[in-house]
Amino acid sequence: MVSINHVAEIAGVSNATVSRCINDPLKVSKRTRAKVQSAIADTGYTANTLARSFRRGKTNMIMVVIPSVGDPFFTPVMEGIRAAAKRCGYTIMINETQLSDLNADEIGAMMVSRQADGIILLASLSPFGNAMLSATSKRPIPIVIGCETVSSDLASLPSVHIDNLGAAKEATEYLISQGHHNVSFISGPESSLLTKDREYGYLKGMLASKTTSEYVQIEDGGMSIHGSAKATRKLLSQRPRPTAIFCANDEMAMGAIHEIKNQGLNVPEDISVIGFDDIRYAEITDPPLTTIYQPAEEIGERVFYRVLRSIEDAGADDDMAEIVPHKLIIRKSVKKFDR
Amino acid sequence: MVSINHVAEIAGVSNATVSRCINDPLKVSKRTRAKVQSAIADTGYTANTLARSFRRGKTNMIMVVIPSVGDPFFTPVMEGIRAAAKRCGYTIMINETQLSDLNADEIGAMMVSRQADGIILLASLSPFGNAMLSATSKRPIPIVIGCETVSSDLASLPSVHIDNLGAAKEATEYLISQGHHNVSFISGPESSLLTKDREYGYLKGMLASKTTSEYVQIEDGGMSIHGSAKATRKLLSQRPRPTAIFCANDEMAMGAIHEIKNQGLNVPEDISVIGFDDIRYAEITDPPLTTIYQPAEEIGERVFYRVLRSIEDAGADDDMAEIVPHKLIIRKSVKKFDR
DNA sequence: GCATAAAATGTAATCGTTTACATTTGCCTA
DNA sequence: TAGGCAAATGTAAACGATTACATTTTATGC
Repeated sequence: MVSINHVAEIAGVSNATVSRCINDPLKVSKRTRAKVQSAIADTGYTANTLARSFRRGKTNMIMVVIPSVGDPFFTPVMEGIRAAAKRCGYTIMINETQLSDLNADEIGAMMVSRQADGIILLASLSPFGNAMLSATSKRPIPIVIGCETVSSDLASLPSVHIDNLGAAKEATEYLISQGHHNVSFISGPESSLLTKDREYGYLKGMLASKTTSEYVQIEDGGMSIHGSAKATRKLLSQRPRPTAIFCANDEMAMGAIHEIKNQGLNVPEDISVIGFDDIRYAEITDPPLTTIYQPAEEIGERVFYRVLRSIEDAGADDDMAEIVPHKLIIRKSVKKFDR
Repeated sequence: MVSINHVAEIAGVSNATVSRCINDPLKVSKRTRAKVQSAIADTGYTANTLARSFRRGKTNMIMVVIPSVGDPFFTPVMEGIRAAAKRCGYTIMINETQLSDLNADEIGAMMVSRQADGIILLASLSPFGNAMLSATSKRPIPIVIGCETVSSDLASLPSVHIDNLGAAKEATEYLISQGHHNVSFISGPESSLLTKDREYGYLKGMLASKTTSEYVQIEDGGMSIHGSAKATRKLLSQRPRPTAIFCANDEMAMGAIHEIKNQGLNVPEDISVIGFDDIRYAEITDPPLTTIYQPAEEIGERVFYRVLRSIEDAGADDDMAEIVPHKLIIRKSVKKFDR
């Protein structure tokens, strides 16, 4: 493999000059610059990124940890991150880590291994992991949480997300405002704080009045289509049957709608369904899904700039949660319920 | 940041011993091993991955280039790659590169930058790019194509994929066997060879008989829901109207179904729809989608092992296409057409 | 044409590992 | 106890870039 020294030899200059020619061309005379450039062209030299990053102590890479790249909600988030990163000369590197594997130690090791200049965590951390990582002494490179909520009482990390609790409460209240009392909730796995927050939002909405509070019912849908279908089956077998189902994300709402139809019932005539996230499929489900919109691309962009700021100015490393606005999108999967 | 030298000093040994202790513990006596290990624990030392990779000339990383991580088809492919990589001690790193940006130079630069030991390309290359990269001299690290077809006449790269042409022909023949003559095709972007192959398959199926060949019609759906909806709108306005639509992937089939219903028509009663890929949503569309199944996870696994083999034994760098079997999955979106 | 400052280039140390080779230590046998 | 061999450890040179500092060249003003 051709190294900078080889190029230097060909061009008849020192390796320092070649280096300068690449990184700060104005520092070298036009004549030598030409010589070096032709030597580079002749040899087909490309800098060894590893050596460079090692020496500079900077990789210009941001690692994004994501529980499942296949989740369509993350598509626009990643798009936002990527666009911003490109503008700023950073490469992003995705590390798909299933929630079950995810522990603070692993993240800590990644942080410390210096393969990236910063970390974006689009996944939740256990309160323990959270406490562990928020000890700034253990944070050799900045880390920012995106989309997920961070437990705020013990310790916290910088984050960008919507008000999951408030949004879920809003969705619940919308269903109630449409005359529904018997509203069930299909939740995600315990491990995700975001899901917990949505669950609390549902509870808060339901427990506000006596008429609704007696109908509170939560089933675990595991954030998957099949899990949600199963949960729906269970809910539909109850008597009295819920008149509306609130799913912690859109993909589960798709599973719920599928199962409801499977049982010969109709959405929204027999059962109303509401989702969360407003993924790209939400408008083409049948019926189109009423859901909570998150400004996913904007979250991605903001979370990137947040990390960037901490990288460029270590002192700027705050621990604030940045809350972006959500919006209830009313489509056709919810119908007024009038007994 | 604590380095190996620091640990060595604390433990009262040389850095070489510490290094051995980490990489080949059997080479060091029990007594010193204990000393070193406690020094590591005390200092909280973690090896600088950058320095190590640089020195070793090996990163134990595989880069996966993917046009769009959000495409649900890639979810199981990535899963296959990741599982295999984990087993073999490799980390995978995803580089989402939009097709439009993708050119051989960029890939070449990535290859040469030594940030990864190998590349998996889940994207198509222009014939030019293909020719460029298949010059083995320009291939400092192995590269294997997954899912996408490679143009075979000019030059080729190692690859793992299904017989896209054959599968598409099969799907077309299935529609014809169900009595459909007027079958339209919604294609993806020109740039994807895989899409072209599926288009050829459709053509081959349609041109086999005179009754069908006069109905050949292809609309570009751009591999997106909206693009496909638009293409469908156009197709539905034709007279005579197609009785079946074959979409180059499932997501476009979802868009087509949505649009057909939007126009007050029914699937499959009025129009039959067939997709391609068998993504996880295919079984919950309404009606469930008849489509071509690809062994996505297996492709991922195979493509990884293919790269691995080339990494471990540079001589093993063959250029063969490995074809894996596909399967027509009959669900409910196609109905017998009897005039 | 000379002194001086500025610009261009070179020299060599450095980043943190690994590893070939040299040296020391420990152990066994005669 | 000496000799010999294996095991354990140390020494120092890499890897390929960057960069502080030293040196040379060029430009400028008089």
